[in-house]
Amino acid sequence: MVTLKEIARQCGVSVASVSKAINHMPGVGAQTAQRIRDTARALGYLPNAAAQALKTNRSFNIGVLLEDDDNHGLLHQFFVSVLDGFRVVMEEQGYDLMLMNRTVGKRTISYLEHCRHSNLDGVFVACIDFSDPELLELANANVPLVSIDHTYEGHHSVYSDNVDGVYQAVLYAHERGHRRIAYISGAPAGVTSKRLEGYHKALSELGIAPRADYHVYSRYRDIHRTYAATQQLLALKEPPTCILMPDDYASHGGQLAIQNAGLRVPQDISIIGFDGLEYFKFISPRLSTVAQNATAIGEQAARLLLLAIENRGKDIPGQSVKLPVMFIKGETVAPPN
Amino acid sequence: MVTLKEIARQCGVSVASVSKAINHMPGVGAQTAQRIRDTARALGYLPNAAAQALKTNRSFNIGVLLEDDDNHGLLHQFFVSVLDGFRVVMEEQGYDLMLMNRTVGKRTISYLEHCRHSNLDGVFVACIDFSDPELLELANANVPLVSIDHTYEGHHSVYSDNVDGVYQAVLYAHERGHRRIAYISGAPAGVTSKRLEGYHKALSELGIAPRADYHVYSRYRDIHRTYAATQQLLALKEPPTCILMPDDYASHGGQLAIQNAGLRVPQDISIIGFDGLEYFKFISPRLSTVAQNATAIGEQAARLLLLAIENRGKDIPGQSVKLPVMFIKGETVAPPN
DNA sequence: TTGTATGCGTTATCAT
DNA sequence: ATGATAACGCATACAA
Repeated sequence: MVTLKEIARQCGVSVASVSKAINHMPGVGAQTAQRIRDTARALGYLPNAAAQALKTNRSFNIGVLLEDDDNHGLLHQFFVSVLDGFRVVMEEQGYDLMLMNRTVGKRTISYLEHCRHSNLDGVFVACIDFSDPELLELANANVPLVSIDHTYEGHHSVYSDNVDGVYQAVLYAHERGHRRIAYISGAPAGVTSKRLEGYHKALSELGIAPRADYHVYSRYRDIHRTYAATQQLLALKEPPTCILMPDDYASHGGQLAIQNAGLRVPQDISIIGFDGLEYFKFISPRLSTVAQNATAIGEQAARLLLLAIENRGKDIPGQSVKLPVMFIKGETVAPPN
Repeated sequence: MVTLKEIARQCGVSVASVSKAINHMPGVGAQTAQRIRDTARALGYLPNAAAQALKTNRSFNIGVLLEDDDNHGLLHQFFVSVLDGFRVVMEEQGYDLMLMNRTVGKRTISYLEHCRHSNLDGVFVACIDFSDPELLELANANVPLVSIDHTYEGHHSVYSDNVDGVYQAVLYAHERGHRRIAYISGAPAGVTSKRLEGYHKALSELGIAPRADYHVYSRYRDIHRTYAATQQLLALKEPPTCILMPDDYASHGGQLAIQNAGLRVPQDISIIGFDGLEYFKFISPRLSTVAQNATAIGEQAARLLLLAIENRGKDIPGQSVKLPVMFIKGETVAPPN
């Protein structure tokens, strides 16, 4: 391994000068600096990240928290898309992303402990259960952090305009003739209440009285529960003609329930998703849905986190960035029969 | 930050003793060791990963290479599923996963350079283009490495039984009455030729003469090219009655081409995918496909990589593990009309 | 059993 | 402008 010492030896200068030259710091002559940099390049010198981290307390590593109930957040396509956008921007700035686990050596540690252990410069949080005490511990510590779909006091966050998304969806259903519009929401959470807000706002503007039996809970990305919730709605004496699903993926459960009830989408029952997952563009009928701009969310999150890192310790107020969504008409909303 | 020194001070012993005690090394009395460990726990001591890495040349970090043409490998559901399995096993052993980028500081570096820079203990490679010179450079260096779907000389690898997968698929199509079975393959690669081998093996056993015009190339996960390839097959004077697609995702392109030709799946044309992506279980008609056990592949890869890491430098021969696939009947193969 | 000392590769302070 | 040196936190060879 080529080290500063090696370069110093070859150039006949001190390690200190080499360090200065390579980092473009003052205190070394222009021509010596150039000579040093040239031989460094010639030798294929690369700084040792561990040594740098040890010395500077900066690792240029970002922790990624993709948590869900099953601890398999990587399988959430929406979050992974967000992560991909996040990653591109972070990489441009020379940061590496580290999937945070909770085992160090043979021991289980908390997220915060992992942060300290690995000298993480910041953390990206996208998950389901934001009330996890470990996340709160992390948020209360002084670690630069950015979260998606949830705001932690004093930290940056970014999320879609959930209110507007569901609002638009309901307006569209109404426009197509629906009056009995039901909402299957995800588990209680910040986004959930925002989406419900959009639902009620639209109903209210349209002069439709909200019905308690038209709002049932499922969970995000939960096909089974959404199946059950849909069944429940279909069993009503006066079933809805259009159902808003927790999200695209969960809508599979709704579709199955509708099919198994001997009904068709959208001729008998219309459905609308949320997320705008890529693959739904290719399956028939194309899902009507509220598309989130996952990539933009990730990119924005990256910029905010970089900001937080640069201003570390300065106690900058956390800012929330809200990104627009786009309603996609698709083919799963038809006039009620 | 709690350091060894701090614990040493509180316990009135030397740093060396603390280190030994915490690492359960001999050379420290049982009771003192216990006392040291107790106060370490009480103080919430955590080793500094950077210092450990610097000292031991072990980072307990694994580099993850998920490359595709667009450099957005995270969006490949199959590979992400493999990665998820990989991650679970690696985490159990206390390893962290790092998404390898190619920018350090303001400079672009090679994968190998990144490995050295970050002191990675090993690398996980799952991607499309295994002939990337940077990957070859990495494989030729002495970095523990495990790859999916491709074998690098001297390294471990794991892959599905691709021959058998396509073989089974063709047998099934034949069983359902198909004689004109076409194959749209992915870009030339190890897996591709294995799958083609299965295709030809089955045809040969069934006494069906392979036709050159029934084999066309597309690329994996490429909907557009697969659309075009399907069109090409449908335009033949004697079009196939069953088409094997490069993979599940690409099959969307095939389906669209078939639809746009005014034909139906599977009544007019049968199709078979490859991979067994989760979401295809929920869309209708359910895709007939060859399911790979992504999780098992990832887990197996992890075990092999751990082996390679433990035997680092010992020049152990690379082993290839082949995992069985499972043909899923689905609903997209019907008797030809 | 315990402690001292050294070095991993870097950065940064302070002489020269 | 340059270099000697300390320190980051830890592991380990060696001395006591």
